[in-house]
Amino acid sequence: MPELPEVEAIRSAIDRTFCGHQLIHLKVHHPDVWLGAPATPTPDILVGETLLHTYRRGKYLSLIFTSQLRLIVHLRMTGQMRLRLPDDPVSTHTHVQFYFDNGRMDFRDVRRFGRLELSRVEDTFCSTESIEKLGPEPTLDTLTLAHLRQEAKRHPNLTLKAFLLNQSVVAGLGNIYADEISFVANIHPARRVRQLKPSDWKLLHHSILSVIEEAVALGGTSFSDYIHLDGSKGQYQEVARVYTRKGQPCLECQTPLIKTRVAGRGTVYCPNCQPAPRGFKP
DNA sequence: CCGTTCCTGGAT
DNA sequence: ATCCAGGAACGG
Repeated sequence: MPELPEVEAIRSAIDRTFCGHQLIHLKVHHPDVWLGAPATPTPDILVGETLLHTYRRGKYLSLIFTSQLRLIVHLRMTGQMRLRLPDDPVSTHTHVQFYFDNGRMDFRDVRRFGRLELSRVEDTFCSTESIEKLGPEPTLDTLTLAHLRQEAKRHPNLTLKAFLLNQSVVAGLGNIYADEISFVANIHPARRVRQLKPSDWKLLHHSILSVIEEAVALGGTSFSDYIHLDGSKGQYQEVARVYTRKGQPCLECQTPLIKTRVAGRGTVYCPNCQPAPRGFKP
């Protein structure tokens, strides 16, 4: 599941590989992955343009081309961008192929939840509207403790898990990092936001920043589908505290970790380090 | 607020 | 054969 650290790794690799290079050909195998059609420009108008900049906001990736063209990518669950040699065979579930003057990049997505959107940078479309609703990036400069507490007042009845997954509260967190952050903050994911104390918020704020910083530094998490542009793996899974560690000993207290459902998501936690709220049944 | 929907592959 | 994985839009 590409979350902020994984999308940042992809953005960085695309930036290093293709910025300053011209798109010479485009193959669309599955047009349904394009959002906003038919009003948006047809993908073919990208041909001949040069990639100028890359940006990431939350889990959205923006590629800015010449002629004021902007390609927005959301990988959702199983979306991948893969670097290929020009003559490499087309792997299964490849939906769009970008042929640059120095190599080929394929967008593939087994479950086809991922979406691409082409627009002029001055225009507003589906993805740009979604991006405008995003909360701050989880970095020291942009995410303040005061913002978290203000958002908590707006959503007092949410569980911590739902709060962290809400992209308008903080941008870019998904199921893996929501669990990791909750564990580092020693807070049960099913605790209601309104019940958290000032000390909890301080720890939560710090945990969000430190877990995301660590995950970005490690190139994200490669548990199942996510891999880098060049096919290599991220490394966060090697230090993950709870995610995919159901039944294994807690790294702090050796208590076996428990898997349950919170906010409709698979959720792993330590029953000792993260005491469950009253009435919670695993 | 929660549940459903979109999809496919892997687990059971 | 059926269920489950979960990001985000959508409906009740």
